[in-house]
Amino acid sequence: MIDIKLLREQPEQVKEAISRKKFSVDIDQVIKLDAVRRAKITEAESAKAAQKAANQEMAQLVKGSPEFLEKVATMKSLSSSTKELETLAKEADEAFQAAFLEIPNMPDVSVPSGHTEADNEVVKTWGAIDGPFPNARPHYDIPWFESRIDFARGVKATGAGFPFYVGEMSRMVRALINYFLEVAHQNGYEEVSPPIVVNAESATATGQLPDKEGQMYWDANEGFYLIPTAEVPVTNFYREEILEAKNLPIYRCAYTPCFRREAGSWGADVRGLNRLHQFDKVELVKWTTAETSMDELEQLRSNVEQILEALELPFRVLKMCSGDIGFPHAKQYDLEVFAAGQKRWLEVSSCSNFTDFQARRAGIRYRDLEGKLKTAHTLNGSGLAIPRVLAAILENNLEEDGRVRIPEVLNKWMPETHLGETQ
RNA sequence: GGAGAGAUGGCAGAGUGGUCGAAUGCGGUGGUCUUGAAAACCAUUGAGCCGAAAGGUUCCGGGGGUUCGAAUCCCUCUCUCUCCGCCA
Repeated sequence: MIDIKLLREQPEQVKEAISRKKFSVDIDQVIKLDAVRRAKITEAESAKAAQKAANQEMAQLVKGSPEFLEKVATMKSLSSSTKELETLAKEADEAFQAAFLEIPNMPDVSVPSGHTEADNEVVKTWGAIDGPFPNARPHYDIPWFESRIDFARGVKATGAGFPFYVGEMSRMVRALINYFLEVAHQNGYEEVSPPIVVNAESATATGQLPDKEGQMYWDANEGFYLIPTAEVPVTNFYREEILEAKNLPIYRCAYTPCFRREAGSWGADVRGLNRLHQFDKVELVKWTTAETSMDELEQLRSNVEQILEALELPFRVLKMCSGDIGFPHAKQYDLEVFAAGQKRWLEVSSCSNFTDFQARRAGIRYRDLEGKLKTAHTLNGSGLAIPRVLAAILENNLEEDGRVRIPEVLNKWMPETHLGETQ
């Protein structure tokens, strides 16, 4: 949620900011609902105050006395009209809350305006993308690929987009997870193992609901959602809590499988590891004060870049334009690795500052050094998503003999030098 | 899954229809005392919403009901604990 005070005091500024995003909402309607709500609440509360005052008088009277019985009669009508006003106030409040929840976060002033991914700004490129991959080919065309990542049998067990990782490839996935967690640990992120199903309150707090309802798997029996990212349970760790400023920023990391229905996005570019319904990811999450969140975003980004450099994968960083950043985002960087076989950039991380948007929905606040309550800021970034990183390694590190060189930083978990088999 | 008990402020724990946002203790904060600290003593100490403010109002696990009036009575859901069953 955005700050309702800002919406009341500077509606034009809010409208202008939000119009830069791709979401269409009727902000004037929300402002109107807010005014109605406030009027109804004031009405109901003054009626309630009158009722309470009368009730106090009544408590002084002798029970069953003529005065008492008379008072009961007048209290009855007072009570029923109060109840009516309270119902109206509650309805007005709910109407407002529902509409208010549909307003996306405002993009930060540093976010470039734009409508599509073509308007995203490349702010950094690392590594050479031309030339150094003489043997590269799309990972799904590597002869032994299907024997290590078995999509056909995944279809039997579950369906499309749920492959089995077999043998050395399963160990490779585990190595990547371990390496990512280790780097996160070294950078000061405390590891957590969160639940991988969440309730609707959690999904609402981080902004998946009501925006992305159809993208999550849902258990009708319990009303739980399979997490699309560890961001959801991890951010909700502190839901409805008050933190101390002296303990901020808090850094956490988590490895989890992630589940995405990807409804409507099944098309040409989803072969192999490019897009799966279930994938592994290490997520980095931060809770900060309002003052530091933008600096923390830059640090978060560099924490992720460090991993790609160590893996020797060429990458670029996109500063996402206003039309391409998500519903709860204020600012977002996407990191893409170059997959030399497909000659494509694959998104492997998204680093975002949600400012106070998620925290306000989640009720995550902090007491500043003067003791005042403030809404926290939340951030997160993938560090990293496994399958696409793996795809880039398979493609870029493919050698003349048909095997794939394993990055040295993984040696602790994968002591062998190569994956696959010679041709 | 079955039986029973329970859910009150940061924590512990009173309160069984009106004067209860709620006793008391602990903890926190400020002060007195002290060279300093401890102890002792005094004061203070929840959050949401409406309001420019004064003030008002809501919240005793969630929702609903009874009543002029609910922390307190009824229904229901959720969660916790104990025992039994089952099971990684």
